[in-house]
Amino acid sequence: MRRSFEDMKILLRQQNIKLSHHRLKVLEYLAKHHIHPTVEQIYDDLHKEIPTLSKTTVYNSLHALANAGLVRIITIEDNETRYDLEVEPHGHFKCERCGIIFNFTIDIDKISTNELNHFEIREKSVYFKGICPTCLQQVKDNDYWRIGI
Amino acid sequence: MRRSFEDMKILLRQQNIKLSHHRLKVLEYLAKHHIHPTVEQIYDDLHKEIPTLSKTTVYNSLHALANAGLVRIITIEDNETRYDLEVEPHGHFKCERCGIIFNFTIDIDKISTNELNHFEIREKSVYFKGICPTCLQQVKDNDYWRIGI
DNA sequence: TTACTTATTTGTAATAATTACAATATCATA
DNA sequence: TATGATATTGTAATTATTACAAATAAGTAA
Repeated sequence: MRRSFEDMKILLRQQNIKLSHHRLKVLEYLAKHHIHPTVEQIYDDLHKEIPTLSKTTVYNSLHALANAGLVRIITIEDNETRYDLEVEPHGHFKCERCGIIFNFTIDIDKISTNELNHFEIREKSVYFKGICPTCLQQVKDNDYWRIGI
Repeated sequence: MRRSFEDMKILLRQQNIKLSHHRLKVLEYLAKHHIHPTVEQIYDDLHKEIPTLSKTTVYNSLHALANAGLVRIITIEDNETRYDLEVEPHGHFKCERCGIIFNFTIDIDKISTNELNHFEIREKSVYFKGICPTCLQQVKDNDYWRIGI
């Protein structure tokens, strides 16, 4: 259920979240760039367009959007929190070499377990790490096998 | 395959990782306390016993042990990295109210997907968030339903 | 045991991400 | 357009983590 930008606006109104200019810009950025950006990336890019934008506002906006259920916070590793539009459940694969995060579809309900019967589950995340095909190929070409990174 | 402390020592020797006193203490701590501690917790507790221990050493030890494959770094949320002994694959459930992290067993191979056929997968993590039974009960008792936290 | 080599540990200082907060600006609605 | 509520800014504080050089300890071989 990929939402249109207009649908998202309606959702925000329903939840009584004000559609401020900057907030919409952050949302729009995520809708346009499916790159799981960091706050830094979002700030740097939007700052060019909106010189008065502050990093604090980016944080505030992302948190507001996350609370509204429109944005998902991805923390695969510490020191780099990333943000993604909330769409249908999917897993994230992070390449340890180039750092790119790939989506992959999973049937997340298969993972449920009866050990958690009495728990209220609100969010399920699946994170894989490894090496992506492009990097695997480069490593092969360079003929070195220390894939320490 | 829960490893005994002795097994772990052998593993370390095999990988040419020196069994220094502090390093072993950190490992022992994790083996004794299955609470997914933060660096802070490990440091605070061990510091009582070993007054000369520095926090840097805790970081160093944990990273060395993680590279050796004995310790798993858990980053469910930013701002709190936690550490766990590497045992058979399992998922982590974090209660959003009390912060406790619970283990649960999963058949992690069920999650694999043909979309990642050309990826080299090195690590699979499954993180759930929600409310644990104890907290659910307390919320009920207190008769308030704003489970914002 | 002793000396030697190498790796670990320490402590301090730097870095970087995130948050707190008060002042200011903007929005939504009547 | 006036009003009250909320968003945004900017600075400063906080916190987790890392860098690095000096001191220390471990492992090894004579």
